[in-house]
Amino acid sequence: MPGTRIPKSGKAVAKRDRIIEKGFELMCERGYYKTTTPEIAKAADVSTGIIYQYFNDKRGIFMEGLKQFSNSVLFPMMDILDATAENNTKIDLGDLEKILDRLMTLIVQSHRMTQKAHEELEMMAHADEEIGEIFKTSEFTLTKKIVAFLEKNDIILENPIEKIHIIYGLVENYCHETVYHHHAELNNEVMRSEVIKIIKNILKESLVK
Amino acid sequence: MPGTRIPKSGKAVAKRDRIIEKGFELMCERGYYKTTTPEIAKAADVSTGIIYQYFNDKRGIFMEGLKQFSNSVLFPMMDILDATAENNTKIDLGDLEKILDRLMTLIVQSHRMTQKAHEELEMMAHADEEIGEIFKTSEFTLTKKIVAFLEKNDIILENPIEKIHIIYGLVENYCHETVYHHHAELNNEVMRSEVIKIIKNILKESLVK
Amino acid sequence: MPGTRIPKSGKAVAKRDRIIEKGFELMCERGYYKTTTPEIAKAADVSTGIIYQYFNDKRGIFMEGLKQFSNSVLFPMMDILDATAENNTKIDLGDLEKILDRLMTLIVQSHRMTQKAHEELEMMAHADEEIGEIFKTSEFTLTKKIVAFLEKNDIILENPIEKIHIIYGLVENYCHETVYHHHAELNNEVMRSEVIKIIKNILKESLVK
Amino acid sequence: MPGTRIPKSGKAVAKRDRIIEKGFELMCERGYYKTTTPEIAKAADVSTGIIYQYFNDKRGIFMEGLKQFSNSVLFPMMDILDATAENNTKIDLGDLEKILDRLMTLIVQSHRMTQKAHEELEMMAHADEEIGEIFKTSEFTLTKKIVAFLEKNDIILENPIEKIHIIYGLVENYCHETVYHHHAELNNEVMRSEVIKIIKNILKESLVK
DNA sequence: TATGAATGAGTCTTCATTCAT
DNA sequence: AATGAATGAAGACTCATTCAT
Repeated sequence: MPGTRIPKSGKAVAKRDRIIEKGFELMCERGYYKTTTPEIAKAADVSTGIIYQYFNDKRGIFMEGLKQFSNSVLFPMMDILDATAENNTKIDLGDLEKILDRLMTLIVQSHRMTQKAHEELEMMAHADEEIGEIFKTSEFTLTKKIVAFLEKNDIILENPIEKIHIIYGLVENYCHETVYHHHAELNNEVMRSEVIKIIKNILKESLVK
Repeated sequence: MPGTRIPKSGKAVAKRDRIIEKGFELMCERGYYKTTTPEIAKAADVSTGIIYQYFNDKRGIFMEGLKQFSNSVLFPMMDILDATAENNTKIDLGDLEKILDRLMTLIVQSHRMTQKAHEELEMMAHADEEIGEIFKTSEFTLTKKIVAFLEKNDIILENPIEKIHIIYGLVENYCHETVYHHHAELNNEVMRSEVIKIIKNILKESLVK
Repeated sequence: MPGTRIPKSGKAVAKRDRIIEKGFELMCERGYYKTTTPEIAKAADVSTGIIYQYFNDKRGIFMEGLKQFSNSVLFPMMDILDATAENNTKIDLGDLEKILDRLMTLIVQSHRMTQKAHEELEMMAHADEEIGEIFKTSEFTLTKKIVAFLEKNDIILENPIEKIHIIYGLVENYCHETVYHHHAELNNEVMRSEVIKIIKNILKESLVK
Repeated sequence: MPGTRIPKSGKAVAKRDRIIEKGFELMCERGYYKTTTPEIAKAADVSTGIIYQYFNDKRGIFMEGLKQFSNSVLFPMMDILDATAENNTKIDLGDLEKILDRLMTLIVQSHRMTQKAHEELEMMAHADEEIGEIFKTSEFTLTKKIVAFLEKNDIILENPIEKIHIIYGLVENYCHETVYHHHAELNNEVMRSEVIKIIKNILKESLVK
């Protein structure tokens, strides 16, 4: 990126991070188009000009926020899978339920943490091809990891890619509901246990005996 | 709404409809913020000025488009349920699968028809509270209808609201994938049969004998 | 040019012309970079926005001004040559002097009329390739016209292109001096007669007997 | 000038000179307004801040560059005149041609050396009064020197100031053409000999016998 | 002295909305 | 009712200049 500068000195890094954090936060909260550059500058307690030393344009702030966010969601999930995989003993369905539970808690947490980010991200993923690409890649990476993890534990799925994608969607929907409370009539605890039950059923029937 | 006018005379109605149709189309295709009012006027073959006699503002066009779209999706689905309910004979699981299949075909059709509409709609649903409300209401109406339908056929679900919501999400995700082909590695036929299988499982285990 | 509109209705034409006139004037007077878009709008008594319906950008205003200016200089000169050429009688050196005199008066007039335009134009011609191109083309067209004119009158020059170019420069320099009075110590009348004398000498020695 | 400092210590002088050299170079190449202060700093391998210890503002760099450039052109020309004047023997027309030739070679060289400088200088001379003044003064000084030189050699011109000015313009135009090759259709050798011929004619006819 | 990160006023440009015709 | 030219507030971005270190 011409003209931009990724600083090394602590202060500058902190400033750049503050711009990303506050900028991404604002954009997610009130929407990309309703967030102005001066607003971001103000929120990050910097001048308008400095933003353009760290980023090519407004979109650059969003992209960087997205990447960091993406990692903050993806990496912990992978960590759980990795940590479990290190034990050489195979997991059984009971273990699976625990892992599922931890994963869902984690994802919900990440949704909750980043507030409205997820919805704005989906919005941008639609309007902006490059952003959409990040999501797809991100999901694909995780999916493959999960499939590998299951296989390592003798949970061989028929149509694994499709099933994981469906499970992915189930969890994602559950998270949205949990975090944004869109539908007052839904009971979250019930939702969660139902989702886990469904996932278990999906996995169970394909289990190699 | 002050200043707006919902015309009765045929010509004016046609003009208003054209604005909604073309405007909504454009907004869904290239995004709300990337669609300008003059562009909409041009696409609808009217003058810029006239738009503001039919709508309060740009947002108004989108809202109206959304409502019409919402109905175009909701009503046919309800029709299927209603049509089936008119037969006094109870349905069995086999019937259910057929109904499910018809519903999914319908929803996929509606997604396909409206191209990029769905993604843009979700985007707006996030940025705009009123729009989000429409979706929630819409889903709730349908959910209650489905629950009633199932009960009438002695399919008594435990946690029906939550389950329908989950099913709703499953179908929605399937549609997105089908229409936008986001993930090349997914096989659509497999997706569809897996989703139907999962839904059947969800319903089956709660079936009153 | 996408997005711009060349109006036909009298008022709009007048407005567009006013933008060109006042904009070009300001740019020539105080320099391209020191003239802001709002200033141009104010001077032309229009809003900022309307400028961008008639022109792609600030540069567009200048370009259009340049073209009009260029023509206002070029065409009258060609007219003189054409008018003279219509007489079937060949001109002699005495006639030539008269024509020269009229041409110079004309060029000086055009310089005087457009005030500081010429200097700003040269400045832009340096900074902007496209503008430079206009000047070169313009000069070349005229040069060829002049050569043809002279030949038709049996004034066959050795190295005609170079000589006309030199003459061109002589006249141009004289104009600058006349209009801007850069050097107080120079007597304009003297300058004029000297320049004409030199030009006559250049032409005379090549005259076919 | 308040705040500026003209250093004596070698290092600082070198730094200041580098700023002038590189800054002036850049400004002439790509234009005054398209050259930024940080760019100049980078080219001169100094920090942005230090520039404002040596110069009041961006314009100051240009002014200083201009002065140095002006001298680098003016002085060598004067040297030629002086060197010739030292010989007590009068020059004749043949000598004059040689001197003319050397002068033109020199001027062309200086133009070539400084690349696009001349055009940018003319541009600035228009936009900036003070700069224009430098040129006028510079030309006047040289003109008087030339007149004196000619008189000393019994070449008494009628209207000497005007004639020299005209000659000045002839040479200047020739240089531009030579250095920038604006018009492909012009032959440089022809141009040069024609210009010299014209100048000789101008001088010859006024020659005191 | 020297640095280069930081400032923020100022620029061009867009576009929802209005209004004279 | 209809037009589309006109408005002008607001936004993204630049860059000469300053100042903490």
